[in-house]
Amino acid sequence: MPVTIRQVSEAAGVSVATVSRALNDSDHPVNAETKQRILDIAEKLGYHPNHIARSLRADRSPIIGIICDDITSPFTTMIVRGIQDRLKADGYFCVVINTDWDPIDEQRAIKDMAGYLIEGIIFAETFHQFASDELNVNDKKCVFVHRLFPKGFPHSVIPDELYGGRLAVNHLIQLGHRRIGYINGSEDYYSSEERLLGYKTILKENGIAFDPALVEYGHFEVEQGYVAANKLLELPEPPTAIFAANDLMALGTIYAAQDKGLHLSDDLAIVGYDNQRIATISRPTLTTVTLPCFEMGQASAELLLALLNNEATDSQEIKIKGELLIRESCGAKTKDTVSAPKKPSRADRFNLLNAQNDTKG
Amino acid sequence: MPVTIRQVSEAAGVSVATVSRALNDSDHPVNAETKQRILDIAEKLGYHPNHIARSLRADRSPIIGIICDDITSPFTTMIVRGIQDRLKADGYFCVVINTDWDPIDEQRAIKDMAGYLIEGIIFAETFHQFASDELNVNDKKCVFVHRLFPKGFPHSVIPDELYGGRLAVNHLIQLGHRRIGYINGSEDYYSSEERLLGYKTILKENGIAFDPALVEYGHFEVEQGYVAANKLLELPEPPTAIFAANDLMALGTIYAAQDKGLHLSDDLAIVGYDNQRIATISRPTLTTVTLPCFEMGQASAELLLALLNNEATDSQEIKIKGELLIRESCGAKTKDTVSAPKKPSRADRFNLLNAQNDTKG
DNA sequence: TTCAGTACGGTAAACGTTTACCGTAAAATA
DNA sequence: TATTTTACGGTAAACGTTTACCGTACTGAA
Repeated sequence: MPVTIRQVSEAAGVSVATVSRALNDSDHPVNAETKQRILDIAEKLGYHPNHIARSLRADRSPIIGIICDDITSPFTTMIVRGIQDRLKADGYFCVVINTDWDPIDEQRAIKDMAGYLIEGIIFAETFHQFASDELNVNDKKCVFVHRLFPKGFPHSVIPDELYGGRLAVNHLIQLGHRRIGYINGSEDYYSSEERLLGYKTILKENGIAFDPALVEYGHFEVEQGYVAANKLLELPEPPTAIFAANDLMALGTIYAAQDKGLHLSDDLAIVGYDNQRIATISRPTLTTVTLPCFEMGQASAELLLALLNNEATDSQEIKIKGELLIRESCGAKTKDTVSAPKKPSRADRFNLLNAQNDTKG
Repeated sequence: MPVTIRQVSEAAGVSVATVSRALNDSDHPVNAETKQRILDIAEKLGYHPNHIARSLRADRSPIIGIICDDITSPFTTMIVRGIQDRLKADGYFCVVINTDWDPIDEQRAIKDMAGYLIEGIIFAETFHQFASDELNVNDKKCVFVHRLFPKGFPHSVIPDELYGGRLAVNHLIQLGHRRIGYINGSEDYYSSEERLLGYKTILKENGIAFDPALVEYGHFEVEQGYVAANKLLELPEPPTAIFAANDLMALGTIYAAQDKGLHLSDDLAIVGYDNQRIATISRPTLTTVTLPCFEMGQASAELLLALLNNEATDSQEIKIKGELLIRESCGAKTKDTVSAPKKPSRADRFNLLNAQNDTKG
């Protein structure tokens, strides 16, 4: 049987109200000695608060709901970690629900959360894209990570895709490349549009004409990167560098280059996107632009907390910038090599956050 | 303002008790017509139950707590998905807490969960290993996935490591190999002990003498696999096949073989473990033993539900068997190739569960 | 006709908190 | 001294449910 406030009050010889005040640093004054005595007794008895009762009385619970489409995605989990990291200090709890892309599950999750008096929900999505359908969130306060609503739905946190595209291509230009291929993501993705725009603008700023023949599309898979890279490399005037919209297609590009007998990165420089695990273990290791999921998670939590405190009411669209991590595939100088043993680290084994030994550009 | 049971009762002209009975299919009889009318009104008014109030009254909440050390690990998330998959049917909610390996956070999570009247907790851990310290779970019902307690702590669900080791090595033996190297995980891991035992027993059963020189150790990183593979390949009598305790070290083995100019898989056959994403995109793709995390998650949820219903009281240690997925690296016939485009699938992009086009052995 | 059983509905308590309201005594102010 | 303020504590209501208990009316059996 868990210890209740009543048992503490009996042990201390005071009323439950006094105990409650003592435990919650209430504005209502409590004698200092009495308060200390109550705290000691509560400690000794092993009291901890019943959040359920507390929430019922307060008509709100200190829980933040997180709804994600695919919890097995490394992007999503990193967002979740960022959220929890930010929320930890404020004593919030997180409920994570995985919908597996099912809109019915999503609606059910929203309804269930309402039943738990959850006031705020963060939607953590795997891909950055437009939302086609209206979402019924029952006036709940929401922040969307990676989802953009056509009608300007209030609050979203997204990566700065345009900046990322510029970052990648600018690096290749700085390395002397003038003919740079781009393997974009699928055309119906917001990220694809934006990164392509970044690609175009940075070319223009450097006086390089845009050549549509240098742009191919793929659906983020290794195989499609392989096919696209082959097309680019078989052009009459092939590129000397290829920027791929994610690390998997960049890996496909590596394979295509290998099959053509090209030397990486003398004959072909490659830059990927996302900084997934593969980027640190491929041969060559991949220079890549990070998808700042952890920071996006933090920002979304920050924003939601502001919403809950009624501090931010205007519609917000926060863009988080990634950074360029320089590794072997672009030919720039780097400290990273794949054959040297690293110091083993238990916790870092799958940690995408602190990619060590990377040169930042 | 959310609709309460009282408003439904007023709209229907009955007492709240009757509404409650109608909504919950109570044993206490309710007139069929009345019941239907109540349900219709509840539907029309948009009523959904306040789980907080319900839990307070029932002194238990339909929430399962999941505590994991590292939510960014693909293993952990797959376990979580398995849990949620099993629990969905029973109307349970999941709270997922990430501790980042911090015992203090873990204790706090347990305490918080008690405050939410959570009756059962599943611990989903990334690695399979012994737990050194006692855990204070306050008599809560717990199931441990991937954690084994020295004193025979009640309930755990773990992969059948011995079986997995046998599976991998047996496959290599069937392919005609007699001299098989093994790059084991770190010595202090339960999984390492068990898989080594599997390696030894299957060798013995096939009349192959165990040679300690053929066993190296690494801490699950690519680089350590590379170093270990080099040692094995530089033996006076090098192995013709290598079994690595995870896919990352198997990748290191691939790199080592490449650096020595060996042809894969004619000169050297390789089998990995875990069936991580890398196993499907490496060159060659990796034959590997799956870590059945999804199934482990399901099993742990099943077990916990039984505990909550007081159906299973005896200490249980459930072992889940993985399976062998045959790809290119072992030289066996396979349908899988890395250059052929697959049909794009949005949801499957990061789905480790249904590795398609694999031959099962 | 009487009595037991059943179907159905209502009343009110209870779950563990927080907090508005009230009371008392001491301290501060006039 | 008289009055106001402050410090501190207690009482009880309220949050939305569920359910034990009670009451009434009807049905069926004796």
